[in-house]
Amino acid sequence: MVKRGLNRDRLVEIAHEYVAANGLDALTMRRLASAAEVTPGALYKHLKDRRDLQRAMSDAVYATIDLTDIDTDTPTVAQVITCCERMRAAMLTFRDGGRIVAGSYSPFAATLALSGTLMRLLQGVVQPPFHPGDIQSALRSYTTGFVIEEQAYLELERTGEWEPLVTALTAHFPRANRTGDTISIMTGERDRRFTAGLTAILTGTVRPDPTPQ
Amino acid sequence: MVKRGLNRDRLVEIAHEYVAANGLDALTMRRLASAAEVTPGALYKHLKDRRDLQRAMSDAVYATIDLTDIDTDTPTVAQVITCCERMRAAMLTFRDGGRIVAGSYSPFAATLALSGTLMRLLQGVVQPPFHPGDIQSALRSYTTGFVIEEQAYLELERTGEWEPLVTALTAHFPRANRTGDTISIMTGERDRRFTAGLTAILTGTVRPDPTPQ
DNA sequence: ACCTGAACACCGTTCAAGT
DNA sequence: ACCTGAACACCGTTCAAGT
Repeated sequence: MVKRGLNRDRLVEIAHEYVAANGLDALTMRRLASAAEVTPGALYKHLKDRRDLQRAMSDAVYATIDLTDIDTDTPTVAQVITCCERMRAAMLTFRDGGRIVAGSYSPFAATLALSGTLMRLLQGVVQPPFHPGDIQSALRSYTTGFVIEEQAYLELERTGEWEPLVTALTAHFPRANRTGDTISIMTGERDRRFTAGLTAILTGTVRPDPTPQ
Repeated sequence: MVKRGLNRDRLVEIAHEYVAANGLDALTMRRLASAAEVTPGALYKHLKDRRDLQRAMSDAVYATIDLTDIDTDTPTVAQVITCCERMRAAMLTFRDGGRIVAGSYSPFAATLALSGTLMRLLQGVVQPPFHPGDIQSALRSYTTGFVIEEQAYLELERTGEWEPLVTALTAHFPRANRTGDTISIMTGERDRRFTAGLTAILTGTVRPDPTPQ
């Protein structure tokens, strides 16, 4: 009788390791079981079903976001941007992190902490006629959408499907030149473009931070 | 020997009908085959595999977007908003439309038409220091992310999981009151909130349309 | 309380054979 | 060219039985 030490959190950890190595589509309950060196049936003592697994994986992604250094008592636009960048970073550290979060049908469970601090910051900087709730929603939707797109690109790049796809598309749509803005969206400078989007949302909707002289 | 009339497009149509009735997670190749009144093996004459099916379904979503009345020669902010609202509407008309698009790993195939007109419009209205490509990317990411979140809510509502989830969350997080901005994000006024997000992105980044006197 | 073994009703995909 | 029938190697989930 071995001390197994197997539990829900450890299972979620193993699941993320498996996805990191093989991608989300390759993850099955049976393969998770064998990765955990356990029989398939044993999983169901810790997880309700496959959906429950993905929800738990989604929560684990958000749990890596550290917000302890965010000071909600002195709200700044810079801190708002930091929150969103950490949200993106959290999803990016997990392969298929965007799809895991988006497909979990659990848009709130662990996101509440992030949503809360974001709201408190925005309440201090958003200016009329805009509402903090709308801006918070927009920032979260944008971030999720952005990461899903960039991870889609990363997956295609990984499997070598990206190049053929682009050449096929440029053949069919001559106007979409590879270096132009339409296709090159993903190829480079993803960090810069992400922050540019954040700035676009915040410009005109928030009171700018006082520039330290 | 019956004239079957079965082809790729018809198969994609049947797939969307099946998803509309049963949800994306219930769609399998075998069930698609039986809905098409055909043997499972027959599918593979029209579809490469399951991934190919989802990519084709994603293309079908974008194909419903009508942009013929958009005049790219006289670009306006109003037309930019119309494009994004049509993109959202297209995804919303298909159950799980957001997940289908997001999970297809095909962010470009049929989106190129939309991306192109959006780019041409933005080139006429975006003002420095912002770049049309960045704003286009931001608008698309935001729209995709927004629809995924609202359809996640719609699915939970459909299955009756929404109410228990909210009551469980409010018990754990007393600060997230149901009528407050954190949780009520989805419950109502989704149209208004979507447009508010678009406006947030565009305010400060584009030259406003001349107001007709 | 946690795990195994075995079973059940499914999957996706391939391929010779038919028409 | 398109479809069937049958097969292969898998799935998710349940549950009596063991420890």
